[in-house]
Amino acid sequence: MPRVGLSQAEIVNTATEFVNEFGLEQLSLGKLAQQLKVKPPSLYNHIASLEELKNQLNLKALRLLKQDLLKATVAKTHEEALKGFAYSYRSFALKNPGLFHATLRTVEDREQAIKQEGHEILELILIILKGFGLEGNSALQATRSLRASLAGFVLLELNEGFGMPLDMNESFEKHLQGMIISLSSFLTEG
Amino acid sequence: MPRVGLSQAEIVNTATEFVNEFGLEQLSLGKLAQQLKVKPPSLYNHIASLEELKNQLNLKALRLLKQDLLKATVAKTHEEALKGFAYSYRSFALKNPGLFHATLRTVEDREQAIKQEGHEILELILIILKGFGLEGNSALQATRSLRASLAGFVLLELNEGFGMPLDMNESFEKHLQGMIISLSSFLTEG
DNA sequence: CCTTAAAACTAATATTATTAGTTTATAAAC
DNA sequence: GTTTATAAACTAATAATATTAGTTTTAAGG
Repeated sequence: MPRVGLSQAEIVNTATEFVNEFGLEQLSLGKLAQQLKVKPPSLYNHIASLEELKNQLNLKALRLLKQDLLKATVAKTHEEALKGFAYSYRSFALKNPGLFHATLRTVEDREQAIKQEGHEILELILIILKGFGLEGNSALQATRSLRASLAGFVLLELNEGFGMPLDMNESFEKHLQGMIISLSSFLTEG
Repeated sequence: MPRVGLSQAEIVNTATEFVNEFGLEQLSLGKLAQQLKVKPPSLYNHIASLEELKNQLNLKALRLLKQDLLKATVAKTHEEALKGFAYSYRSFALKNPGLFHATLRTVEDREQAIKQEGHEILELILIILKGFGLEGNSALQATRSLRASLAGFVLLELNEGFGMPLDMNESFEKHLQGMIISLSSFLTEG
């Protein structure tokens, strides 16, 4: 019966393009409505708020990222899988800076779908770490460490926070080598 | 000759308290003016813009952080100095979440003072790494890796991005162990 | 064809940063 | 002690922000 114009998916898609081009913090409903050739209040027929839209971006980002990570790790030895994971993670962030930024947002307890995706990525890491002999508590600790190292590197790279004239690819490769070696320290429980 | 009321320092101090309590993204000139019992436009007699105020917070944060780091690393062996650096870094971030957040802002080329502070912290790391036998390009690469690992961990901790019921202190200790071990991989040039 | 429900709209409110222009207080000069 | 210059604080205004309420439009189902 109703008018068929916009859809939530279309809004999220346009928002995705926007944040990847101009940055998450530049996103506003006014600019978004302009791109969609619609007045700002019309967006509220499809999304609850700007915050909710950002949560949608978070969710979309995690789903896409998970797909990439799965492709990059399937049918590989543990070390190659870990490398594939890391390269894929960084590559996703560099190609989708706005979406990546959205994945780092603090999320409320009720956002179950987002937590679910995050949990599945965590489990992917745990499977890889099993190949390194890491299980249980040690594996969880190692996961935290890996996540921190990866996210930190990519975040600083995106924010141009390094500021030194060093090749980023080489830096990442060495960082990854260090991450792999560091895993040995998680093997000894205690 | 003029009225002597506010000062830039006072504004920055109040902003510091505010962001540490409510978060950097909650900072607005309206709320700040309210706390200072002043109308928002009055702030422009002392600061150029909200952006500039955030840069001031960035600068203040780096100066305080540098002080902490120096105290935590002076007169120690290289490994103890690195540990001191790491613990001090994390401790600063946990005690001053808003200020720490401000240090991660992307900064323009003209903000020389901020770059200067960042550079001095970098040099502190390089001195520590010399004790590990790291110099030149290897040391710079290792610095990037350390910065990424540290900032990533603290950022995820502040954002409650880990989400697992694991003791954060233990996680950080193991993460740090891993960081130290990973340094060996930066020793071999190539 | 007509009803209905949702989508898009207009109008409005409140908060944001910021600029222009005016008033005021006070420290220095006389 | 009075005057005066000056910077600080003010009021008023603009433009952008998110959001809500209420109205109009439109397209699909009966």
